Amino acid sequence: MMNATENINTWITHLSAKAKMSISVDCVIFGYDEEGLKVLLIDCNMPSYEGKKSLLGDLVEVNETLENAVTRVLQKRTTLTDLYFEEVKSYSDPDRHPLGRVITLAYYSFIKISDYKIHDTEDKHLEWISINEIPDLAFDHQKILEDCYLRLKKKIRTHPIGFSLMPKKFTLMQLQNFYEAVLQIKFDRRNFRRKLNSLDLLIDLEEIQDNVSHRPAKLYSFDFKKYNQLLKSGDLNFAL
Amino acid sequence: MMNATENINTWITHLSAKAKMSISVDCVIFGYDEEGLKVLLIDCNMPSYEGKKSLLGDLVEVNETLENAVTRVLQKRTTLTDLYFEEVKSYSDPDRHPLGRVITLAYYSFIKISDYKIHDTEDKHLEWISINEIPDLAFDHQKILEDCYLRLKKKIRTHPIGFSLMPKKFTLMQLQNFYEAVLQIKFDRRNFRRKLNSLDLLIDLEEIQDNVSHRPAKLYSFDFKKYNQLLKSGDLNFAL
DNA sequence: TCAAAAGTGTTCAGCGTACACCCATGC
DNA sequence: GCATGGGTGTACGCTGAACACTTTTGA
Repeated sequence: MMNATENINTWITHLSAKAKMSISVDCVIFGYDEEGLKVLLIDCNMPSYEGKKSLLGDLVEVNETLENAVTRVLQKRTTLTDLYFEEVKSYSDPDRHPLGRVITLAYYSFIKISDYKIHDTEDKHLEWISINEIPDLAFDHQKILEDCYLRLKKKIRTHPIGFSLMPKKFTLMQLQNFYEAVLQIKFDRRNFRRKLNSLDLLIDLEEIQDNVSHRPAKLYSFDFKKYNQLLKSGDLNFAL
Repeated sequence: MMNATENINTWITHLSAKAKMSISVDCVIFGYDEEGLKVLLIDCNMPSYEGKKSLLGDLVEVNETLENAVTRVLQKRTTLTDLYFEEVKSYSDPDRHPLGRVITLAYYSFIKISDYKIHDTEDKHLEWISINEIPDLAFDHQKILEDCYLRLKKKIRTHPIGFSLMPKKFTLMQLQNFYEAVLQIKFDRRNFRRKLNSLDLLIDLEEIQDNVSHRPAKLYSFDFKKYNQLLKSGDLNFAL
């Protein structure tokens, strides 16, 4: 125990080896395709959790930031770079990991499943699982997933993080299906369309769907350029 | 480097001593009194930061959670227990601390300054500094403080975390002054009062101020009981 | 001609915002 | 009686929510 004035930010002169521990990052990798919202999970073979699935994670190396570690995990598991991700919170129960003291920081990411390629044969125990069919997970990963999903749902209503998961050209119905799948709520079609039009961030491509056995829908793309301008200038209120 | 399937959540059987590091918590302790919003800072005497002030923080012990560590720091510095606090985010630049690799998690708390007692004479280098007069801080604490202040401002508009900092009996003007000091914006008096009344969470104590050289104001208290009931039942929309 | 999805307008209620005058008290 | 802060009401514009019918295409 330290005396009243010693602490990490004032008087101490060295870091005790005894108080050192392992840090990990755990990533809830959300993915979307026409079937809906899914999460990338891996089989866990650690004693006492055998047969369960877990999130993707790894230990943080001594010379990298947490963000570096997340980038590394995401790249290794999806082969994709420059992915969006966000920190959610820490999990630090001393008994949370059977191998010893491991504090973890939870992050979530969100990708288009069709962009994802199975990386190598050893990754065959990796699987996309529908958000509605998540099994019991190893460690405290159930809680981590819940917390990250809540954050995603909050974030996606105020930030256009979903548009990079759309096809380059999409219909308003595809967009609505996406939001309904992620948020697990239904929108009124007319109100949804009016809302999106009023944002004035969709580009009408003046093209229509082809080879559909019903009235073809107009195609749109998202105006990332305009969005970034509005973001910088500060007068943006994106909300769904 | 691990092979493609090894990671903290699957195959490894032991934690490498090499990858262990120190974790700290840093607390932005916000305080409020009639003078406004302040932050509790301490003198930093660490070489290269001498003369600067820093946040309150400490290393996390091997057998405690981050929340335990925060509770410990808050209790030591304020002598108060059961304080509200919230995790904000991690700071993990490998070079952020001169003594070595220290990852820190930032938390903020919020207390009534009049409840705070100087704990012992060694703490004389502790000081409440107005939010508008924060000097250059040691380490990355400037950034941490900014991030925590943004979070506080967001939180306080949707959660009644401010009411425990009010006197037991308060006037609507005192309440408005509090929100204006924390958020650094002005509210229209009539609209503020209407808003608070419409929440229906204030108890009209049917008492008035005494010994004031103007029309005495009515006194109110916050109905924590009703708030918690509404919170549980789910149909609560507290927003300012 | 039928099935299937696309597209379109209006009404209503609630909420945030802007704004100006009289009231009660101590000195 | 005056200085000081306490207390009150109205009007307007925006936004979210509810709701049903016609259009276009391929089969």
